[in-house]
Amino acid sequence: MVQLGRRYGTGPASLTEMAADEDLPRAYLEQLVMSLRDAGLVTSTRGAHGGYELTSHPRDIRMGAVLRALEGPIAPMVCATDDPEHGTICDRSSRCTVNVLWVRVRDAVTGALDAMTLADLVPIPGAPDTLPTTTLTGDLTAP
Amino acid sequence: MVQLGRRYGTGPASLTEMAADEDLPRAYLEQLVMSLRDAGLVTSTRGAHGGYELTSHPRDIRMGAVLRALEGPIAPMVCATDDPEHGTICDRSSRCTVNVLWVRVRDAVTGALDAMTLADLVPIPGAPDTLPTTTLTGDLTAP
DNA sequence: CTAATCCCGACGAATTCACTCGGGATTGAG
DNA sequence: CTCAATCCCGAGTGAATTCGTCGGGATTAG
Repeated sequence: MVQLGRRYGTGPASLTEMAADEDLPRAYLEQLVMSLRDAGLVTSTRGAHGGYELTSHPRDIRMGAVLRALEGPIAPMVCATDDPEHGTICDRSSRCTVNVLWVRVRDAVTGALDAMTLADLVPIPGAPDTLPTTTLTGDLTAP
Repeated sequence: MVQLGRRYGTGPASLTEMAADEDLPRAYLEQLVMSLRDAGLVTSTRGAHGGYELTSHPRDIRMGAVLRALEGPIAPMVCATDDPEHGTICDRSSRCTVNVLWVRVRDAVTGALDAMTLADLVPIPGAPDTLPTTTLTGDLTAP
């Protein structure tokens, strides 16, 4: 996706091309990109000179969407899934009081994921590569 | 741990006892509890009438510590581990710009975990089971 | 037509997870 | 002292998941 983000606007990019750039097996990339296509994040054009393109501007693609497309619903545990459809409740749910924990973890993850867009990860050619500083240093150290 | 939290102050609890309560195989619990002991979260007393106890008050045991004891350093990816010791950097680190994402996810997770203590998960016999609403909404949004 | 490209289903090795097994060491109670 | 309850511990196992591979078919530009 970062690859596609970098090439955004320059027409379709072929798998073989990206596989070379990213040093990943083409056949494997193929699998991944199919999930992305099914999720509507990329479009494909077949035939010679075909390839893949993002369907939206990198700024409008949340990383949460990308991860959900590739790995399915975000769920640290079965009992705390992202996806309301597959609201699986584990058989231990009566005795188990830990569910809150997992829900909070999940929310933290989805929060972080949905707060970043693909644009945040695409290296901008001329720009200084300063990482936007996270100010999340709440004191969590042990006493 | 919740089991042990509930029984806090009432002397050691045996594995067989807890295994029954929690409906988990004793031999498996054994393994888990050994990790917890190695991490100093519980102590054991051997021999007849022995068992395990928490080393601190449930209020003072952060869930981050428990999870780290059971599952090792918290790391959504090799390139974004919790543990400074095992600071593995993946071989793609030069080309890869996604590291920031994983670091943010990790921080979100550790934040959520370290914000909760075992006491938050131990069902208090008489109390109304209202979940304490966390005000941990630190700004994680990308700049 | 033909080469480049996407489409797709099936297979496979390595790793991890959630256990099981079989014994040994330590201790309190009788 | 003896014995039963308990912890200690290394090794093994079956299923699932991850990260791929393989082989061939469908589309399209030139």
